[in-house]
Amino acid sequence: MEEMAKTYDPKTSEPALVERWMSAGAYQRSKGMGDCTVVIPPPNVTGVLHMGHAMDDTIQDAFVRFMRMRGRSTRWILGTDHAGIATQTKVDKKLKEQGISRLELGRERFLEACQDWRREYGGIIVEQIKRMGCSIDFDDEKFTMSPEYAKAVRKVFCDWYHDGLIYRGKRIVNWCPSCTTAISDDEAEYQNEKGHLWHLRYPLTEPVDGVEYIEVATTRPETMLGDTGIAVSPQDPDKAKFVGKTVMLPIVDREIPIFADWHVDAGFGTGFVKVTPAHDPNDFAMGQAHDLPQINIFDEHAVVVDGYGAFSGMDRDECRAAVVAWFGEHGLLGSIDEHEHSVMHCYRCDSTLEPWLSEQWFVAVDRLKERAIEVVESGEVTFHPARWTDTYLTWMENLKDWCISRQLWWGHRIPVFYCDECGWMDATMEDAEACPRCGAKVRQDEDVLDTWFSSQLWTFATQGWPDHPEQMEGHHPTKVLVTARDIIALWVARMIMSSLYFTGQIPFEDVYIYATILAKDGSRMSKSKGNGVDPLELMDKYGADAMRYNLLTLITNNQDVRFDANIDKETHVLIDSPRTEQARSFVTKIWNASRFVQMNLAGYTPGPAKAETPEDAWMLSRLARAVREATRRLEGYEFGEYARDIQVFFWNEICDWYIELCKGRLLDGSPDERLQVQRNLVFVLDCALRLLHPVMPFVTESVWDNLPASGLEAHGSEFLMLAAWPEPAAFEGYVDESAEYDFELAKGLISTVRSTRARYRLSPKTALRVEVRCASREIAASLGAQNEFIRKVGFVSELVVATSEEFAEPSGAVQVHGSDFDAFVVVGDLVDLAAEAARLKKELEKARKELEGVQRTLANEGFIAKAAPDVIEKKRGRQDELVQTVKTLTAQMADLT
RNA sequence: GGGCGCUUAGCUCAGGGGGAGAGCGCUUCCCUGACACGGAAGAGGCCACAAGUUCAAAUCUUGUAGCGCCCACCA
Repeated sequence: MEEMAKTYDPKTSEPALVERWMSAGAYQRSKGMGDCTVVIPPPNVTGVLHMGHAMDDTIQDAFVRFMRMRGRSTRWILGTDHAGIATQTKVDKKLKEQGISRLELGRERFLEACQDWRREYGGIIVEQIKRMGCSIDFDDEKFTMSPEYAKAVRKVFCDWYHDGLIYRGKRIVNWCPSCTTAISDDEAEYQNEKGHLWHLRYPLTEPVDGVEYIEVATTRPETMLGDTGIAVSPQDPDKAKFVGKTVMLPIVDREIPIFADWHVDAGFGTGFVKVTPAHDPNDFAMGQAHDLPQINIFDEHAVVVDGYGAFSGMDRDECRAAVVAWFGEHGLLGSIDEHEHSVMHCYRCDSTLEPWLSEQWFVAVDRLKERAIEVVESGEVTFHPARWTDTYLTWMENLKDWCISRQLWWGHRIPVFYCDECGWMDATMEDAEACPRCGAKVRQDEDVLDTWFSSQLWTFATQGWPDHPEQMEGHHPTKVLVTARDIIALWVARMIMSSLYFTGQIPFEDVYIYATILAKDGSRMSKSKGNGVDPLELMDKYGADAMRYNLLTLITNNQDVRFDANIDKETHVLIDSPRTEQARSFVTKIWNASRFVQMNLAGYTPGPAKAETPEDAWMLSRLARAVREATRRLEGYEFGEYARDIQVFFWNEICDWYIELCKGRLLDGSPDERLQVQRNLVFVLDCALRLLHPVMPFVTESVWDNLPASGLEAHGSEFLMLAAWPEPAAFEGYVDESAEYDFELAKGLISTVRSTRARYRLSPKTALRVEVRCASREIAASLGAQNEFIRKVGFVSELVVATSEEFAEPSGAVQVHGSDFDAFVVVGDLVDLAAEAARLKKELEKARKELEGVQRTLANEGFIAKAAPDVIEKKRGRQDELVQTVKTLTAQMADLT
């Protein structure tokens, strides 16, 4: 076998491996026992990979690779989302740069431009996902605007429409006068702004107790043109006398009523609220409750419509100034107060949104949400971590009807046709040309559907629904949805509702919510702040494996995590990321440890691993535990614990101890010894690589490629990614508690010797004689049996082990007290007595302090009476140890002085 | 306004009712035939604050402060 390269270069080997895996078809669906279908949350076609995707896709890939290796029937479905507003904005912008306006171009040609745009840029994120090593089926990419998908969307609309779940109604929507589209509540962004509270006086039609006018307080004086009522709090005694009276609305001279409504807070402003049903959501609600007219004063660009004299034709800002001026001129303007309030902005163009009354399509959610709540309450759909269950349920209980129409061109056009002649209208699967009732030409609704309307079908519309339900057989419900918490409401909940309605099944069994990745300073990563970390830069610098590993270790129970990376403030280029660097070191460590094993395989033939020595038994036992833990962690979606634990196992146990301990037999052992060590090493390494593969697919695959078969069965596959996962049950036989205990004793002794040597600044190679007084015959026997490698690894020239009865203290020795044994390290006259005295003093103080605490506890009657027996026993044991420690240290100090 | 999360070593964070942990950084020693992206040894913390429950609290309860997020929304 060829020798492994001295260094591992992820930048070249990672992309090459992707090619190999893909051309071998390893990413396609695998066949096995039990299904594991996962759908990727479709990234926007306009998108580029950000840290959120990187986290999301790493988690999914780790899980999918794990399931594939376990022999499940695995399928990970790829696709992108057409992302209505985002894409349209980008194409708009591009056209604008060419001096073309969307309106000039016309709907059809604009849609072509969108498709062109998608063909040109839409594949970027897919390539980036590929770069990460995601084992998703790239040969079968879905798209939320493909013809098949469009059919599914249309069927959902038509079915819900005919079932009375979709209706058209006048509602207040958040209207963006610049994009001329409705923005859903979820897409609108609130910003706190400093504004004013204007006090306007409205004359009463008839004076009330001599009062001539009432005063309202408003942040939006311009909307007074559309006022159709005045509201007061029902709990405001001072205002009761006004209820039922009317005022004469200035400028427009309209008589409008005063009424009481619970929306009003008596303590705010003047206690009188002007009600403008067409331009405020609360006012709309009040207007409905009190049967007020809805008067729309703005057109789609937020310009005052005809009929308001000089005010007509003004935009909302001009109108505000003019209205305030008018009230001032007519002596109807009260005070003007500073007032900070939150204002909704368009998440695309940042314009102030206008609450605007318009015809919109809605999904009635009452009937849909019942089952969607039930399946989560019953645990059919389970959230991980569990606390997101409450978030979901709270949101569902407060769910309001969903406005699904958007005044865009890029999207699924609403399949409703109208006949203007006879008033016929219907939602149809096929485009209608002529009215079925009167034969006149019909027109289609101009609006398109909210992007979430199509993405809610993602789990089943990607799998052949509605035409090929047989394709879903065995693959739906999907196994797990991995997503961010901010779209639990927008997406997760809607998927559950639509899937239950159309397939009768839940869309997925588990929902895994990962933490939001924040910048180093704890703020949100954002384009405008330029503090975002680019996953591609990370992969370029450290490799995909390192990034993936780092991401998984970041996972904790927290709801957000900080990503420790430094970014150049000017150029926004990544400077470094210490934790990713550390992860890269781990990748290198895996490579080097494997390289060592591979270099020492002369004469190797495959065969079973066997515990010939204490360290072998320890290693195999630790391996069995690692297999058990890794499996349990991944099954339970505990990715962070999985990743952190596996490093300790590989680095601290396999590398720092086992490989070191094998060197003796490997380099100087007999042929039989050497062969067995080789077999053990290859076996341990093979298993470790399998356990590591889900998080670090590249380096593990590359190493595995260079290793011969171990004694493990099913090694015969071409790729590690298709090899069998080590099943815990098959490893239980290796668990050996006493081997682990013995080995910990030896490790403790070796560390003691090393530490002693370091303390006296002796070279690590200085061989020292060590005598050990053991606390029991068993300990003595155990250490005696491990004599050889303790001497070798600990650079111990001679090791004497005895029980306390047999033991005689050597002279010229430094005594180190431990709970299982006292070690006497013979250092002769090399010792700096003053330094040793100082050290002993420090240790003595520490021991005395702890002893006091332990004695206090044991003297406590309550403790003896109520504490668990084993805890008391442990505490007593600790007391005995400390008493002994203090005694020993005191004696040692006496010896020194 | 409602809800949630966080506050542990200089930094980034695990842990979680009975002896304070990791990595990075720092100190000392070592380029030992896998690895200096390495090895060995070490310094460093009244576990945010206050009260409570308990024999025992960094850990549970409540409250306070600060930080962050989600939801609702002030005319």
